[in-house]
Parts: sequence; C-alpha cells; structure tokens
Amino acid sequence: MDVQRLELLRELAERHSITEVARATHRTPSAVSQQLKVLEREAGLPLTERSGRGLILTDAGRALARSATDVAVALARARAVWDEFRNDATGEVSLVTFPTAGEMLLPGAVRSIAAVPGLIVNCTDKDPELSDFPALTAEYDIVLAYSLRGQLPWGGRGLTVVPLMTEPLDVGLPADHRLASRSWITPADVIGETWIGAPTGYPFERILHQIEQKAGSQITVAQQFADLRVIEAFVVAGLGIALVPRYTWGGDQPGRLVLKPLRGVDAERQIVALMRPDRAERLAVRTVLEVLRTEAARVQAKHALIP
Amino acid sequence: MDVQRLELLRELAERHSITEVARATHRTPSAVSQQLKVLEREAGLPLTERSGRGLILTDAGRALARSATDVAVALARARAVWDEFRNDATGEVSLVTFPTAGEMLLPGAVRSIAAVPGLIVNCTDKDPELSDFPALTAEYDIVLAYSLRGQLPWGGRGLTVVPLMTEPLDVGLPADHRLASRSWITPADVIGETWIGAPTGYPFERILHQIEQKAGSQITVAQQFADLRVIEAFVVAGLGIALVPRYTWGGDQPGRLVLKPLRGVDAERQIVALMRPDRAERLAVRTVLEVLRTEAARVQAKHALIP
DNA sequence: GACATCCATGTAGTAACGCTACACACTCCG
DNA sequence: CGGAGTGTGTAGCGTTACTACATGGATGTC
Repeated sequence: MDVQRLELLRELAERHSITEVARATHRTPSAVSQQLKVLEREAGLPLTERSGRGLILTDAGRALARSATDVAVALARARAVWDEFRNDATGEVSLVTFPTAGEMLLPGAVRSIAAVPGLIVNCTDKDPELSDFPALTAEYDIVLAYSLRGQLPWGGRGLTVVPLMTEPLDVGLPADHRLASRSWITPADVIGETWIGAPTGYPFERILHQIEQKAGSQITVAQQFADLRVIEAFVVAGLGIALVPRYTWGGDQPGRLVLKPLRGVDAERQIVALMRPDRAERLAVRTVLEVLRTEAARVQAKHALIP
Repeated sequence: MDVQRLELLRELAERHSITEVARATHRTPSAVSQQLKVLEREAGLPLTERSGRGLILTDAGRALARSATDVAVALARARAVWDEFRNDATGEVSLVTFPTAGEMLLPGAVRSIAAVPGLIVNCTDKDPELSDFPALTAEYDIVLAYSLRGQLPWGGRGLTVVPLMTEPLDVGLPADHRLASRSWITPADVIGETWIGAPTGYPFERILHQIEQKAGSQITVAQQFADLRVIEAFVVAGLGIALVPRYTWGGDQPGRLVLKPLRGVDAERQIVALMRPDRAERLAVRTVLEVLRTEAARVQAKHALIP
C-alpha cells in the first residue's frame, strides 16, 4: 500500500522496462525490481510477467497502475492546495512543443511567465514526425500537440487534455496567383493545382484527402516538407500551393504570399496541451497553462483584427 | 508529501489532540508531533496553532487535511482493486450499532457473513444518547445510525452515508385500548392520551412535536425511557401509549401490544450506515454493507407480508 | 554454435528515516 | 500552589530502501 511503490508500478506501465523506470526515477534497476517485488508480495498476486528478456504487466498490474494514477492525482492536488495557500506557483515546468506552436505562442508566454518570480519554464521543441505526443508526457510536464477537429486521439490513454486554440488552415498562394484576389476558396477552385504537402502521416494529409473527395478530382502533391518555412518559400516561388496554418505563417514573405480561407472542408487544427493528470494538478503547471491560454487568445484576437 | 504524515494530519483534524492521534495510531505523542513538524516544514506554512494547552488547525491545515482524505480514498480504492482481483473480501470489519438496529439486523447479517471465509465482523452496541454518531466513525469501520426523514445531519462532515432502510414509527397501544381496533391513527385521535417518551434529544421527540402541532393540543409525556423494552412494558401495563419502530418491537408481548400506523405526520426514521470515505472503499466493508442492505430488505419484506 | 548484449534479479553493506523513552515547558483547575 | 493535562525537544535504536556488484536468461550476430 506504499505510494512510492505504486508510483513505480505506474512508471513501469508507461515505460515498459525496469531499466527505463530506474533511469527516469534516478535509481538502480535493482532497487526498482526489489520494490516491485515487495508490492507484489503485499498484493498477493503476480503483477508482472516475463516476456522475452523484458517483462509486461498482468491485468491486475495494469488495473493497479490505473488506481496508482488516481493516488498520484490526489497527492498532486494536496500539493496544489498548499501551494495555493502560500500563493506560490514556484518551481520548474518542462514543456515540449512542435515548432509552429512554439514560434506562435512561446515567446509571448515565456515573457509573461518571467514576471512570476520563482517560476521557470524549460522549453524544447520536437519534430512531430519523429515523436509520439502521448509518450512525451512521461518526460515533460506539458506537451503541446495538435489534432484535427473532432478527433482527440489522446483521450483514451488517461491523459489530461487542455484545448488552447483552434487554428484555421488556409490555402497559401503566391501573390500573383489567379486565385489571389478571391476572398475564399472552395475545393472546386483548386482542381488542377500542384500542391506542396507535408510528409506522410501529418494530419494535413487528411485535409488534402477531403479536398480530393469534395472536388472529385485527384490532387497532385509535388513536394513534401515538414518545415513550414520551406513550404512557404516554394509557394512564393510559384512551384505550388499549400495548406498553411493561419496564425503561424511567416511574416518574412510580406506581400509575396497570401492566405485564403478554405470553404466546404473542415480545415482547422486544434492545438492542445497534453499532460499526465497528476502533473496537471501542480499549481506551477496550471499557471503556465493559464498563460498559454491567454497568449493563444491574444494571438487569435490579433489576427481577427487584420483579416 | 508523505502520505503517512498527511494521514496523521487528517487524524488530528478529527481527534483534535496529538495525544489522541497517538493513541489511535499506536504511537507516542512525540512521534506524532515530530512528523507533523516535518510536514509543516515541507509545506512552508503553519498548519497548527496553540490554543490553551491543546492545539487547533489553521485554515491551511484544515484544507490540507481535506485533501488528505482524497488521498486516503484513492489509496483505499487501490486496495479494493487488488482485493477484487483476488476476489478476496478478507479482513476484520468493526461495527457499532444502536440497540434496536442491532437486534433487528445483526443476527441475520452476521450469519450471512459467517459464510464468507476470512471475513470477520466485530460488532458492539452503543447507546445513541451517549454517543455522537459521526465521531464514532473514527473508531469503527461502520456506524449504524438513524435520522428522521429528509434530515441527514452527517453529510456535512465529509462522511459516506449509505441508507439501509426506512422504518415507520407506529403508535403502540395496549390490546384493550379504545383505538386498538382502528386500522390507522391521526394526531387528532390521540388528544388527551398520556405518552411514554424517549429521553430528551432523541429524534422521536420531534415527531411528538409534530403531533402536537397537527392536533393543536399539548402532549403529556409521563415517562422517558431509552430502552424500547421498558417502553413496551409500560404500554402493555396501560400506563400510556408510545411511538414504536415497526420492525423492531419485541415479539415478547404477543397479543398484548398492537401497533397502528400514524397518518398525517412524517413518522419514520431512516437507518443508515455511516463511514469515513476511505474505509467505505474496502472490499470487506463493502461486502458487509451489501449483506446489511439485503438483510434490511428481508426484514422489511417480512413485515410487509403480515400487516 | 559461441559470443556479446541487454534484460531482470539476487546478495552484501550502508545511509536515512521514524520510532521509543525520557525530560521539559506550558496551561488549566481545584 | 501543586497535579494533571497538554505539546515538544533529545538520544539511541531498529527498520527500510538504496547502491554496488554478481548471476541467470533470452536475443541477435559473426
């Protein structure tokens, strides 16, 4: 019934390896193994099974790990209570973002957070192509992720999801394009166009498929880039058109790139913060989250003024 | 953030004295004092204040004690999870009851529980006059208590309340009484009668007041007894009439005492189980509770057959 | 098929932690 | 002013959980 041991079990459920748990909790594998053994003896039934050279959790182990999360949440909430009594959102908060959100939100957010004494955010970025957003919550307090409208693939894993903003995905065109004077664009308008796309697996791909279906004509994707700046450069060069997040596109192409809203297709992505539920309870984390929300609202309002 | 220490704080919130907490947790007062001191240092703000020769909790202390309950509940739920995986409702459960409920429910319930291997219930009875039901939850896993319809004075203290049954309170008459042939009785019928009442403070008192109000005439209470058997003996002797719980009256006065339902007044008491929320999570406790509920239903059904 | 590698898990020894026992300071009450 | 009731310090001891190192399997490679 020891909390520390339950915590280890929970880590094991996420990291799938005693060695990894040991590394994450700054212990030796031996210590982890011993504690889990004690827990198992207390429980009176096997919690792990050997599988190859590693091990996996039994049903009971998984169930117990789930309740371990509840314990961790309650405990984190207790911490938050006394933090609030001290009015003290102090400590370090680690954050990963995908590049575009980092560019859009973090400069303003970090500046706001600097005003809170004792609160430190450590930010990093990770290529969304190479990383599994939910898995990153094991390593970072806050994970900025995106998903398409309606679809929230992270709910199932018991993670806390806080929506920050929904960002429309517009069509980026060179300023001298035949459609550049339109106030919006439909799937039928872009039949025959060449597209600069994102790598396979990116959510943008799904929207291109929607456009194909609505227009009834196949789409030609000439190039695939992960970096938005590269895509914009190609569009400006007249090599194709592309889906561009409305709030994120670079101001370094003023007058040479225009964005037009897309009608008839659910062309927007939702930017959310992903957290392990216990970490989400920390006052420091909640403070950072609040700053991110207001920053997101600020960005959104700014773009509403200049349509 | 240690759970043991939070637990001590929670005990302190309920027992209001370090010495008492020490006694309850089988420790020396010194140990308790030291651990609370550590917790206070961790929290960074005072959790207790000296008050006379004892001490009381600060606002922060009380808030933290509340979250400590949440932690305890989560932890107890984790225990329950693995008990359920073992399918093992094992252990000891302590129970206090007021006499009439004990007489009505416990013999049957204990017999059912004897069929569950490894499950032990330790039952005691306590005079409701001398004891504060909610306070008893500190000492016992399950506290059988009663309250009048609608009124649930235990909710506020963060206790878990499980209703077991509602028992009508009838008017007990000697078999040769002028009202003994009626099928029910109204407040107007009993104007001028002499009553055998319960001691001041018992909930029955309130019902007598209701009768007074409805009838518009003052009630004469000749004697006051806590023990139902004594009351019944007085009624049989023709010394007065009394409120008698329908399912609990003794079969040792067959034919000499009759019960008549009371109309026009909310004459019933609710019998409930009172528990600290964490204890309520234990599988063993929940099993006993289930037995009590079915036993209560059985008793109620039995009386429905012989009106 | 032998070898290196990566796992989990045992076996000492050590450091930290929480307990008891006892002494002390303080408040209330007769 | 004692005596009984509080909560709190200090010294010493036992338990516990860690590290360091060694062992036994399973996997994949030359």
